[in-house]
Amino acid sequence: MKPVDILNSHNLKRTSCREGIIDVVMKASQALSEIEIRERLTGNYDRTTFYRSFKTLEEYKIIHKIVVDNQLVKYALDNTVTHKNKHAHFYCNECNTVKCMENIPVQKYQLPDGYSDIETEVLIKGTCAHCKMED
Amino acid sequence: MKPVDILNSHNLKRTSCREGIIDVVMKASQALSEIEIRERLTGNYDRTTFYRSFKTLEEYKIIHKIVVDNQLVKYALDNTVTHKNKHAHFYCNECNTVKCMENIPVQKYQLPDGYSDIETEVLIKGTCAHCKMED
DNA sequence: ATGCTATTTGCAATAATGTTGCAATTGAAT
DNA sequence: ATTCAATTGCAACATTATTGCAAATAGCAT
Ligand SMILES: [Mn+2]
Ligand SMILES: [Mn+2]
Ligand SMILES: [Zn+2]
Ligand SMILES: [Zn+2]
Repeated sequence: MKPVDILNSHNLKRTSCREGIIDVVMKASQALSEIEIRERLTGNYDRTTFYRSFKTLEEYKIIHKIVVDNQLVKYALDNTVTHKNKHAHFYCNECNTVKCMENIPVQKYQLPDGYSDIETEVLIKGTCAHCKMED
Repeated sequence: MKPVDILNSHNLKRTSCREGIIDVVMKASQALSEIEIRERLTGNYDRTTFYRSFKTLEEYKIIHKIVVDNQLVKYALDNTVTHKNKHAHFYCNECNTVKCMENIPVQKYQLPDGYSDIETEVLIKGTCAHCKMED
């Protein structure tokens, strides 16, 4: 499924910014920050437009946001064949990358009476396979 | 254990800012933001001092930081009788509070070969018992 | 193809969170 | 009381993000 088709299927207008973001995020093997996405993008956009695009794409569950450490935010594709389930995310302290762990589903946590949960975020921090080899 | 004793036990200098932060966080039943801590504090401190104090207290595991949604950060006491274990955190979408779920330990997630984990953060988002009653 | 209109964009301003360098101040050890 | 390393306050700067408003544009109808 192409970026344009994804936008159409949600009745979202096809704009080059949205299309570009989806395209970049689709091709990426890891979650990307705003700057990393901008680097891979042809065309320059105002940051406001960028943020509004992210917000829209998030609302329609086309991408999802991973907040690592409130100065580090990354975005990844969602709602596709490979990104269906709610999964844990891995952050590598050495190479500062974030990876969607599709094969690590978020576990169920039992809340006290009266509490209801809507979603659970799991962020595992450590050293990735690539960085570990380099030691 | 009093704030001063906590500082002494880590060989940290006793400053009114550090002492005040620990005192406020100790008395709180929920995690507090920078602004909430400042409100409950006697004495005014520069933001830089505040942040440096947070950083130090975090490094010595006297408090811990909960990043909800990268524009919302809260701090809670750590390393005491009631805050020994690694626990999940609950964020209420309605009253915007964060609570340490001492009784909900973080579960173990199995990583692929080559990956090693250092810590895992679990943030459960939903509606707290208090807000649910009010509906 | 052309025009219409609601949506989207760019720009300016504003906000929250956080860091760095440096001089002045201070905690606490002697 | 003296000393000095640690801490503070101030200024400047960085990153992530939001809002209002006028200009531009996508998608639809004609
Ligand atoms: Mn993911
Ligand atoms: Mn906690
Ligand atoms: Zn790595
Ligand atoms: Zn609540």
